[in-house]
This record gives sequence, C-alpha cells and structure tokens, in this order.
Amino acid sequence: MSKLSIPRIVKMPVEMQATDLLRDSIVNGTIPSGARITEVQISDQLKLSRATIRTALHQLAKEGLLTLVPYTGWTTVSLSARDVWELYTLRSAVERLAAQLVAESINSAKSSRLNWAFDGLVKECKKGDKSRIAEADFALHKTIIQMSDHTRLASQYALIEQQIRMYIRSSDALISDITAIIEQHRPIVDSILTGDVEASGHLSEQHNLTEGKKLSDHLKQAEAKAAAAPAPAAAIKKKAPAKAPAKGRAMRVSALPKLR
Amino acid sequence: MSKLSIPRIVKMPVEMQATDLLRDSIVNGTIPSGARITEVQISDQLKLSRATIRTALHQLAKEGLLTLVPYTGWTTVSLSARDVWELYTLRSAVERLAAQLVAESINSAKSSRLNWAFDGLVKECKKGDKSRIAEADFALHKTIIQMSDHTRLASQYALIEQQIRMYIRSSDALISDITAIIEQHRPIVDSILTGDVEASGHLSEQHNLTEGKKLSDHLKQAEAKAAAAPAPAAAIKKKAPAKAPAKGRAMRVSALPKLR
DNA sequence: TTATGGTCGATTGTCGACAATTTTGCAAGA
DNA sequence: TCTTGCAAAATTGTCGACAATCGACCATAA
Repeated sequence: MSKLSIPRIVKMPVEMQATDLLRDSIVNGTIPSGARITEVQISDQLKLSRATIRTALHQLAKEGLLTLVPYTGWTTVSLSARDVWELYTLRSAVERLAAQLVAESINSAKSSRLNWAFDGLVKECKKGDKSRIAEADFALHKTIIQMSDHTRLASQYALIEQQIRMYIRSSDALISDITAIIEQHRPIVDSILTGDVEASGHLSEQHNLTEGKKLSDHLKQAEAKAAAAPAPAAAIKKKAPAKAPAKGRAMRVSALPKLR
Repeated sequence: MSKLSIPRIVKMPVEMQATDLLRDSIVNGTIPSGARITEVQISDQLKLSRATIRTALHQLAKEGLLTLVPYTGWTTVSLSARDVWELYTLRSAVERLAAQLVAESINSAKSSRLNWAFDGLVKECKKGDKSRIAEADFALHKTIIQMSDHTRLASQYALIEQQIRMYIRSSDALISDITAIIEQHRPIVDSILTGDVEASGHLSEQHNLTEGKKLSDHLKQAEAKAAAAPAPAAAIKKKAPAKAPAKGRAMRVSALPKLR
C-alpha cells in the first residue's frame, strides 16, 4: 500500500481553522463557560461568513462544548459535579483499555517514548510550576493513548480531555501534593514497561477514578457554597443594571485572536 | 435546578431530519458502504439546499460514517478488520463500565427492566429468526447502557453501535449457534442482578472481546478472499465500460426515501 | 506509441440575503 | 399595580450563487 511517509502538506479549510480557534477559545477560557454567543458576532470578529461559523459551531456542539437552542442561541456548556463524574468514569475506562493495549505491545521504541514522557513529568514536578506540571501530566496520559495506536480510542479520548481541561480552567484548584504526583504515576508506567497487562489496566483505572473523585468533591463543595450565597438573580426584575447575562441577549465576548 | 421533566415538544429542523435520514440510509445499506456521494445529488433528491445537506454530511462525518476529501467528494466508510477490532475493543471497555455502574446501583425497578430485556432475547432465540435475534441482542446491551444513566457513555455507545450495525449489514454472516447466545448473556445479566460489580464488568468485557474477535476473523477471511478475486462493484458512468469506481465520479445512489 | 501539458467539467469551499421563530419590551386595560 | 396582548428586535434556519480546487480527458509533439 501507499503508506509512504511523505509529510504531505495538509489542506486547512478556513472552516477547520475557525473550528480550532473557537475550540481553543472555549477550552482556555477566552470564551467563559456558560456564555451565550451568536453566529453573527463571531462571524463579524473573525471576518468570516455566518455559514462557515455555523458549521464550526455545529462541530463544537457535537464535541460537547456548545449547546444550541433552536432559534434562540448558542451557549457554552458549564460542567456540573455530575458532568465531572461522567468525564472521569469514562476516562478511566478508556485509559484502562489504552494502558492494556500498550502493555500488551510494549517494545523498545515504545519504552523510550514512555520513559521520555514520564521524565518530563518528573522534571516539571521538581521545578514546581503547577500549570506546567498539569500540562506534563496531560502529556503523559496522552502519550499512552497515542501509543495504543487505536484511532477511535484516541479521538474519543480527545473529546474527554477537552472537556476536562475546560473544567480545570474554571476551577483553579487542583494540584495539592506535588511530590505525590510522581509516585501516583510511576507504578502505572512501570507496569506498562514490564508488559503487565492486568496491573497496568487496573492502576490506570484507579488513578483516574480517585483523581476524578477528588475533583468532583471539590466542585460539589463549590456548588454548595454557591447555593448558600446565591447571586441576586430572582429579586430584581426590570431596571437591573450590570448583571450576569443569564438569560438576556448574547454577551459581547472579549477579543478573539486573529485568524491565520 | 430546572430539571423538570416536562416533555417539551421538540422542533425538528429539516437539518436534523436530513441527518437522521441519511444516517439511516447509510447504516441500513440503502447507501452502500464505500459509495461516493455528492452534496448536489443528495440535495436534489431530498429537495433541500446544499448548505443544509452539507451540515448533515459533516455531522455524519463526525460520527464516523463518512469521510470528506476536500474539493473531491464524500465517501461512506468501509470497515476493515482493523476497524472492527477497534470497534469491539472500545465497545468492551464501554460496556464493562456500564455493567459495573448498573450492578452498583441495582434495584427492583432496574431488575425488572433488565429481566424484561433478557426475556426478549430468550424468546427470539426460541423463535429462531436470526435478524430478530440480533436485534434483541442489541436491545439487551443497549438496555444496560441506558440503565447506567450516564449520558456521555450512552452517546459514545450510540456511535459505536451505529458502526457495528453497518458492518453487520455488510457481512451477512454472524449468528451461528443460537442456543449458545442465551448462555453467553445469562451470566452477565445474573451478575448485574446480584450486584456483583467485579464479575459483571469482567463478563461484559470478555463477551464483547470474544464476539469481536469472531467477527474480526470472519472479516479478515473475507478480505483475503476478496483480494484473490476482486469484486465487480461497479457503476457505469458515461461510455466507460464496467470498472471499479475506486477513483471515478460519484455514483448514483438508488432512490432515497422521501423526507417528512 | 508514449509522454507532456493544458483545458474543462465536477465537486466542495465560502459567502450574503431572506425566511422562520423566539424572546423581549412596551403599552393598554383591569 | 398587575396582567394581557401586540409589535419589534434578535437570532437561528434555509437557500442559491459564485470562487477555489481537484480529477479526467484530450490535443500535441517527441
């Protein structure tokens, strides 16, 4: 077959560029979670036609980042504690499979690649920059996914990761005990390296489950606090000035990065 | 929160109707797998604008039913043995999680629902109609998924199921030993009913893995045979004599059902 | 005959305009 | 003051047209 490894320049329709840009903006918080956005607003800012933007928005909706109410508007999702639970249970199942597949097919090339990713995490932990640690953490997990050589698993994982990133952005708290992170991941990596299918799967699963529970609990607590001191939502009716645009017209979103 | 269970009448934009129609046509084989289709052709047959069809096609691409080559055309996917392997490994991971969740939260309502689905399968097995047996089989699995009450898991499973159906349509062979089917599923159902989380997960996983391997092997064999004597799946275009449409213009697809 | 180059039809990419629908705001009446 | 009804604004739904690009065909020359 023609599996030549020519770089093969990739065509990037504007459509896809716009999709990526918007996805980034949502995931990294430029467009805040729960925000209402409109097609014309985006198309104006990006200088693209509404049809193009529309396609992009539909894509993102399919990815679970947006919801569309017909004839009314688009809204970025805001994740609840239940959503986080769903995300992490799913993630644990997917990562378990990936770890098993990699352990099953481990070889020297994969070993060095896995070690490289793990070393990256170790280094960042020693430096201490939390956001960089989180990034290296993601990278290690993603490396395992990619090494499983399973396109559907990978694309499924990408969706989950996106939404998790979104949540982590919105809740600033996450990493507590830095030194523990290394020891949490080391057994997973080791079991994969030694080809222990059972252990690698089990450890991966448990790691995600506990991690997810931690985040979910944190969010539940935050939700409870929010419920105790609710925003002044119901009281004012008419002339209320500056107020969260919970139901009103679409809010103006701060400047999006330029296309291209 | 406003989680009221008002039925809330749903508006069905033509867009979505078209998407559903096309999805069905692909999954049930009205549009054969591997076929090339064009936007104008579909929009003509369905009497809808290209933009609408285009959105629908993009959706289906995101669902893994179509692929788009820029400026060239759309093609329905044709699943290889590797694809089947991916599908079933993923499915096993997802169903394992679902079974565990259901076993964990089993109660009388869920018990009766699960028993009802299993009885349906038993009845069909006794009747002997293979396609109805397959349908009851799917239904049982889907019941477990739905009972897990996990929206992301369910939507993920829906995608997998779609593609599996597509493959099963194209390869007519599947069920061999009818009586065995019941005994394959009974332990899974029993372990869930007794709330045995570990066993239910393990059994679900293994069931899918073995079933997937069976289908994958069957397909591999078919692929080998096809390579030996390539099939004449041709469509005549102009004056060209019969020839495989591997690269040619889009083939005419037989009448699609009417919209509405 | 075969290789080369250009031309042309087919197909998707992008766009702006109009239609359908929902939500909002205001005014009139009780 | 509160409710009700109606009009207007906002927003998505649908459409047809033109541009960009690709693949196939054909004329030409070695």
